[in-house]
Amino acid sequence: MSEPRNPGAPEAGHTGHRRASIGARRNPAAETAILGAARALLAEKGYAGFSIDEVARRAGAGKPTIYRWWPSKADLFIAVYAADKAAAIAVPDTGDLAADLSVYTKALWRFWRETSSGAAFRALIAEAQASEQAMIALREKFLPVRLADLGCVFTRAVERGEIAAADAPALLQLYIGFHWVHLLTGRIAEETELIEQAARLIVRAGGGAPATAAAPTATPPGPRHD
Amino acid sequence: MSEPRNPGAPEAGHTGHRRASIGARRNPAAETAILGAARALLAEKGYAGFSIDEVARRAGAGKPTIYRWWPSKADLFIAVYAADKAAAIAVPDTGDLAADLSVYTKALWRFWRETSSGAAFRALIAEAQASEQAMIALREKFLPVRLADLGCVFTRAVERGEIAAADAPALLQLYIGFHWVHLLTGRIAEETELIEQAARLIVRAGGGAPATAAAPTATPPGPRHD
Amino acid sequence: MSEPRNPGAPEAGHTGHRRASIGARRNPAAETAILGAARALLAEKGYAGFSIDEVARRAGAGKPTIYRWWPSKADLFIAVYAADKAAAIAVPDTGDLAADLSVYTKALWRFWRETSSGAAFRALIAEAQASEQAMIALREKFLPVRLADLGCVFTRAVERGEIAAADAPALLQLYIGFHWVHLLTGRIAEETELIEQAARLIVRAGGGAPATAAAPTATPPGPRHD
Amino acid sequence: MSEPRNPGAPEAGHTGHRRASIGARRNPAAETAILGAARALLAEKGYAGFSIDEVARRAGAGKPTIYRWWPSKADLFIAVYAADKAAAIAVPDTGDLAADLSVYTKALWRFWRETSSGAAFRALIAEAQASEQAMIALREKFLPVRLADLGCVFTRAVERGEIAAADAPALLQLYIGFHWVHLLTGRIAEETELIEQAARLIVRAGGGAPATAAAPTATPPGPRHD
DNA sequence: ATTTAAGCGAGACGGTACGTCTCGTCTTCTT
DNA sequence: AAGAAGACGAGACGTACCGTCTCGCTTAAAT
Repeated sequence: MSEPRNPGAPEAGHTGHRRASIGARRNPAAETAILGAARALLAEKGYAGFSIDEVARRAGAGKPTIYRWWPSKADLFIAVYAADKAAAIAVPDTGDLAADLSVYTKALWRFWRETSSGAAFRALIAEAQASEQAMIALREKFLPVRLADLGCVFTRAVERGEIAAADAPALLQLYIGFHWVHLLTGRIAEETELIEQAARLIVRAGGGAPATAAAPTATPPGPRHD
Repeated sequence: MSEPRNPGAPEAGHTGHRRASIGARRNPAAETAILGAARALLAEKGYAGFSIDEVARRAGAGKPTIYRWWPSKADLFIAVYAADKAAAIAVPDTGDLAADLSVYTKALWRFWRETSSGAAFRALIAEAQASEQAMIALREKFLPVRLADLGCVFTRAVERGEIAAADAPALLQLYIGFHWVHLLTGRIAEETELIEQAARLIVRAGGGAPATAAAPTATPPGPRHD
Repeated sequence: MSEPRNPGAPEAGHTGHRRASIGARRNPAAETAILGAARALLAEKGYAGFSIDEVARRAGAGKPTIYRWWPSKADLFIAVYAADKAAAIAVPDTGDLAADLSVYTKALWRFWRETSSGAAFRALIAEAQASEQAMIALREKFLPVRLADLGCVFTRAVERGEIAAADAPALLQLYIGFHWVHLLTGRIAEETELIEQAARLIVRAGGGAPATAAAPTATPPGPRHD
Repeated sequence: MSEPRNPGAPEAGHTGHRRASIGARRNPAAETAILGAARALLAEKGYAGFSIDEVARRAGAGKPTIYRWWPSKADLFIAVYAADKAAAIAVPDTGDLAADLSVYTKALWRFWRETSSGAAFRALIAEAQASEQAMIALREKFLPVRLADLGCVFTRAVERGEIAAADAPALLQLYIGFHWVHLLTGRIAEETELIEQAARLIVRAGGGAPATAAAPTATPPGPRHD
């Protein structure tokens, strides 16, 4: 039932400049505008108020342009998170797991609070409950990348002998879960006390060998100064 | 041309007994039908396919009836979870925290898998990301009740001296987070190994005093230094 | 991938009164508003500028309301035409076919020009080229009703002996075709000369017996006064 | 995440010979491919399924190439019709108007049915209801050419004295209208009876002088009274 | 015994987002 | 300079669900 409307005539509409195609390839300006609009919208309204329509409206973009490059909302959320993350968190290496965890978590929660990334992550998790596709993206595309940093921290702790290698993955999951619960219940305010306690508990769960004296049961593989 | 419907006539539709009002008070039959429909829908389609319209359709109920008693979807999710939970999980008391946790978690995950409650919980968490109201319901109406059981387990462990009282809340959060991550990423299959490892780690994090040598409820709580 | 946006909050929008439901039955106010908007839109922009979205916008109606009662654009076009037609054309009965046709055609073309009905009819024919459903509506729902008047005129002429009964349907088609060509090529201005010539030709094609003297070659079937 | 396409690579798609430019002039191969694709598409899907995008896809052509040479859909329809028409209908000259009309109409309807031209004509008329530009093309570029043949037939009939010269244009319009109504309502099947009846009526409307007793072009025109 | 009051099924209502389609324009690269 | 390619902004398509509303009915409690 499609028929020849005549939308060729621009007949007013919006004031703007009309960001046209730059040829048969992706227009970075459009990408920037779309990601920026998505980020702002997440920050303002959260998952509830997020819609592709509104992103398109704010970005001055056509919906097909959005769907062309980010076929699902999950893809957009991931892209927003990744773009923010570019200027994000340093992986601490203090030589002490508890300190590393504590520092990293404080930085991460601040990052979540102060950029749209916390909202993007929350939205991604919510979306994954509604869409199998989003679940796959979360598990296979998002989490491995995002957990790499914390993984390093735990790996170094293993190398230092602070925790047993066999326990590292489970400890990581426990610590991740701690993050998720706080993020998903809206409690990622600066709670130094709690964060440091959780870090200490993780270390103790992993065996608790002091990092300072080097592990007695394993050759320390890290950079040695002797 | 203009009358494709015949709203005046009852015109069948569903089986047609028409569950009417029973007076100026809540009709338990309607409540049962609605919760049953919601539960079935969650089980079949999950959060994605859940809609009040569809619940009303399946329950043979009017939408206002649903909104009257469960003003938001979160309320429905909570009600579905609570109804399932009625015939649910015993709180273990083996005298050993690791065993308690392990037993409880296996029972909980099985409960989540085999009833609609896993889906209901996932839906509730997702909904809480979209609606401040749902977030409040989650934090204030749902979690305290649901965490009571696990809280007991930890409390008893404190009383047995297995873990430090000061650490109990944080340990609880770590363990909850472990549940959430697995539920929200769809990994609550029967993974005995992982569950027991996590339980052991929690105990060790809490101080790791052996439960065997302690008479239940007799050992003074708190970290021992002997 | 549906999820719980929170559109319940009206959060501004338009100024208006919000024409709500009046219960589980059709709201005449909504119908009036929609048909009026459709009529105006057809008059202003014609088939090219006609869209359900725009009708909904102007009528302050929801799109589903429109689709509920007029499942296709063809249905809307027909309804617009029928509503206009209500206050429309008298069927002439001068006792002379040529005069009847001439009078009727002039009135019809004026009606087409001065209401939106010409545009509606053109749109319906165009739509029928694009949609089998519209074609069926045109053939089975629209034309029989609309041709009834002219059919009467021809039937009376047969009864008067002006034209042969066997030729009446074909003559009707020839005359209808004359209308269509002029409507579809935008030439339904007041062309008295042409209209009267066509009417005369039709009469002559039908046998041309003068109406006054009764037909000599056939028994007059009409009311006889002898 | 952000690169679901690989627009740099040619990545097949269609057969892939890549019909390049042949210099600063129109490439006949492109023209052929485009018209062929348009014809096939009209035959398959009709006006509803016709889109420039799809024509470009099937023809392996760029959209700007199509717009360059056929700025509107109407132009494409006309070109398709004209290309088909090239090998089309002989103008009959039997010396008898009724026979001429009957033969011509049967040939024309068969031509419309068996090529894409019927669809193209229908599409052109529909398009003309939506676009003033198409209407102009229909009236000024298409119809005069297409009516020339039938015009000849009527002219010869005038010369033979079968019909009055003054009536010829109106008769032509009546007969054209008959064609349009049947084309636009999808009733151009082989209906010998109807076609011949219409032809007879047209002749009678034009004066009905028998062509048999008249030497072609010799008999004085006008109605005879002997 | 009648009135009042509330629950109930039904479904229409105005909105709005969904993801897809086509429009006509634009730019780049290739020939 | 023509041609293929395809991205781009725009916006319509028809459907789904949102939460609210008004209806007509039924039943129980208050008069």
